[in-house]
Amino acid sequence: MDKRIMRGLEAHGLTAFQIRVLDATTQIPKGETRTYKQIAAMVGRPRAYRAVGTALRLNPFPVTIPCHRVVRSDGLGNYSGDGGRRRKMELLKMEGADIDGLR
DNA sequence: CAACACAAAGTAG
DNA sequence: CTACTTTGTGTTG
Repeated sequence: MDKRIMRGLEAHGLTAFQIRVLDATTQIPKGETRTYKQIAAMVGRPRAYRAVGTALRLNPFPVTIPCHRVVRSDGLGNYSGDGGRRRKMELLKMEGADIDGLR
């Protein structure tokens, strides 16, 4: 994991859960997408996918952390960064992610 | 205490 | 089958 990011997270006074979620998000390989549920399971709270969304919303580094790679199970989730969902879709498309059935 | 960047199951059409 | 509603869950403000 990237230590610089870790330091930044701590500086923002994030909770342990948040740290785990954001860290997991950082480890998502380029061109891959992950569902909120997957992230939740990854951090040890398989039923906290909702909380994962809340955590990502407070994401201090919209660029550093590829939060746009976290999508909803049904389709494309929401995005707090600039450009909103549209921007998110563009980013994923640009990375070559599989946005086949995404809407 | 109320809200949320979700999910799955249930109801209605 | 598709669309809308309800219920569960964990964290944040």
